[in-house]
Amino acid sequence: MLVKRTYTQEELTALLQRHGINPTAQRLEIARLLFARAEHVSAEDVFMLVNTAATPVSKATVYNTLGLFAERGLIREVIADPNKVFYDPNTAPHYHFYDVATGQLTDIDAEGVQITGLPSLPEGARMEGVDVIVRLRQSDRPTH
Amino acid sequence: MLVKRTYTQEELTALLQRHGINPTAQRLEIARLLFARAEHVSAEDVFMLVNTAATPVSKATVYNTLGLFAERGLIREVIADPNKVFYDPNTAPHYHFYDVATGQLTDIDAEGVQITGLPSLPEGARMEGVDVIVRLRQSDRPTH
DNA sequence: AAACCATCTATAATCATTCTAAATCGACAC
DNA sequence: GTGTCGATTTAGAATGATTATAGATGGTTT
Repeated sequence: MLVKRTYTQEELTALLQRHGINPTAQRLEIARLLFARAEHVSAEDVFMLVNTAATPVSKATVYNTLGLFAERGLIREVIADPNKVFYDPNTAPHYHFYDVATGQLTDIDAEGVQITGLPSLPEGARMEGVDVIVRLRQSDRPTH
Repeated sequence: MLVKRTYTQEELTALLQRHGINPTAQRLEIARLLFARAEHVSAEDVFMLVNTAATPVSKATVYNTLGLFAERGLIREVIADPNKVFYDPNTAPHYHFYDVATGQLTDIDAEGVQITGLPSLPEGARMEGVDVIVRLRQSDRPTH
């Protein structure tokens, strides 16, 4: 599934540059964290993770950086939880299970999944992506 | 597509009761608004709409009522905009276009759309629904 | 009319996110 | 090396959607 990898500083630098991002210390640090754990993380998660490490990074920078990474296609925003945005270092096409009760997000490999019959886009629109979220609930813990 | 209808008070009452909801004045008023306009509305939208009408309804009641309606399947929550939740009075299976720039939500009729090859659900999980959101951007208004 | 229970209300609190204005940094000119 | 410039980062305030709280209201039953 997701490949957990450690990148060298040089690889990370190249990765950012390839996406048109100036590789500052903070951005490298955040990128390192994101790709090392290869999970769905919130901005708050990143903020806490980055501040257990050597270099402290401010909350504003965490938000700016995640926004920048997402805008440049280095990571992907996942809007599934009404409370917060998740960021996904996996940019390969894939979908998500979302546990409504716990907020847990899990990948669904896009391989094998087919979506057909979508109508043509409105005039002048470009598709940014298709999000598929399968909402789940553990049936042994009933709603009410 | 969406059927815009005016329900009689009796029909609305029956509708709520059929979903196990005690039909109070405020709930009927909110239901009336929702089904009269048959659009995607936020809680804030509902709050403003309901307070142009005769009966004022508090914000807390708007949130409680929308939550209750969604829980009982009278309307559907749409998580597409990171800033707010939309509520959709159309509970027939369908999907959404989401304009990333404007926040505009548009229906995609499920008829004709096929999603195949989804993996089996995790152990003990029950599917609550599948959300498909096609993110769009107007190509004549570039990103940056 | 007292008790009861659900609902509704105003308002405060929460919490993710964005904004602001000042500090810092790195590169480059002098 | 010092000054300047633009980009970045920072702390902290502000915003805004949503939720929590605790009291008021209303209908129903006895």
